[in-house]
Amino acid sequence: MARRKDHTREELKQLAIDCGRELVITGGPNALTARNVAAAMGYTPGTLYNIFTNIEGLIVAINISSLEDFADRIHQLLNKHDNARQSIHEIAKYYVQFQDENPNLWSLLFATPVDSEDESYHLAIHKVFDQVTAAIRPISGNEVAARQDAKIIWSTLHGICLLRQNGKLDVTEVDPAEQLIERFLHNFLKL
Amino acid sequence: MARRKDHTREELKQLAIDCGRELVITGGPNALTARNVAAAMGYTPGTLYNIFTNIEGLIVAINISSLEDFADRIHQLLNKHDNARQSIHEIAKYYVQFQDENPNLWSLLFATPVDSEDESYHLAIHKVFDQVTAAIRPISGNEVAARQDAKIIWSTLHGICLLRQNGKLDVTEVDPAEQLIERFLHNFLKL
DNA sequence: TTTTTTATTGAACATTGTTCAAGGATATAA
DNA sequence: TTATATCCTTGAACAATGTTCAATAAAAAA
Repeated sequence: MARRKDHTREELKQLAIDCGRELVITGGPNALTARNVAAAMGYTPGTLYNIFTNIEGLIVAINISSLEDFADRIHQLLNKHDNARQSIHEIAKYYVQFQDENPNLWSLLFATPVDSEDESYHLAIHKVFDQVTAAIRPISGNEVAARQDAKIIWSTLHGICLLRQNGKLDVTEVDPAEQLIERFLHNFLKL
Repeated sequence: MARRKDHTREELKQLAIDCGRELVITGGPNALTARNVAAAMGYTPGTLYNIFTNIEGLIVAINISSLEDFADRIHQLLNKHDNARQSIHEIAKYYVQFQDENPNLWSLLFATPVDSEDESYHLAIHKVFDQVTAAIRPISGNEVAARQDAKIIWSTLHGICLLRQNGKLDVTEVDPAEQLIERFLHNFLKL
């Protein structure tokens, strides 16, 4: 069989992303193999390499899709009110919630090293990150400080969730992630 | 050839760790393959599986060795003075320095997901972590708060260094890791 | 010396990512 | 319609990975 043209190039890409995401959700990042994805799509491994340069390309595509969901969700949260402090807390709460609901997608996104120079990847990251920067702007005072504070908050959220995921340092019942983050924000954003 | 007994079981393990570490330093975590390590040791892949359950066992062993170096170094730092605030800053500075000097060892230690139930791994982690807890104890007030603050600081250090390593969010010339960490500590530890 | 033990080997297997010539379905031209 | 060109898709094949294990030879024990 060849030249089926069941799907356009764009449909094919979306299909790969959807199937790949599902595989990750179900079986973790390790389930994301070329053959698994191809089988789930109803195609063969070779086809994947017509769409992506390599498997990392698919990982990046799935991550971009996660980041866009993430950015949209945060955008909605921030429209509900304009209190800077509360905005930051909302973002943090949703970050933890995201890891809670989709631990495997979170792993692929934040705990799987990818060295991609893909411009659209940077863009998707900033779609989230810039909102954190904007949210904290009133507290930080100026643009430079806001950018730095956003990086710090972003890093801390990430680090705490990573500790929890690895089951390291008992970030579980003893000290729940939510509580650590609340403590961090409370102290860090102190007047 | 068989039963050479050039090395005791302990010597063999140490040899594997030393060779493995060297491979990681030179070629990054991806260079740590069973065949590479075996060749560097002057043995064959099969021998590795006499020492470790699997490759992750070797990764854990190398990481434990890194953590012990780390803990020793911090222990020396903290003996020089007993000012709590300064101690925390010193630890943070050394954390960044460690990543600076051995980015690949740092990657294996903090950016390579391992799900090991190894008790000695937990022990090695706590050898470092408990010193952070002890250092911040006078500032935090009580034991519970100190533990939480230590987790937060640890997470933030980790997160910032990860951002730098991934080249994400320009944690480089614009906002050096050192400066972000100083800003974090200054605000977080504010009276 | 003979027997037992066991550390080491190295071939073999399954599973990865990745490539690419072949071939067949579609689009285009005659 | 028929013939030709295009090119998407295939699936076999390759290299490299982790991992296993019967065979073997060296050391230890009898």
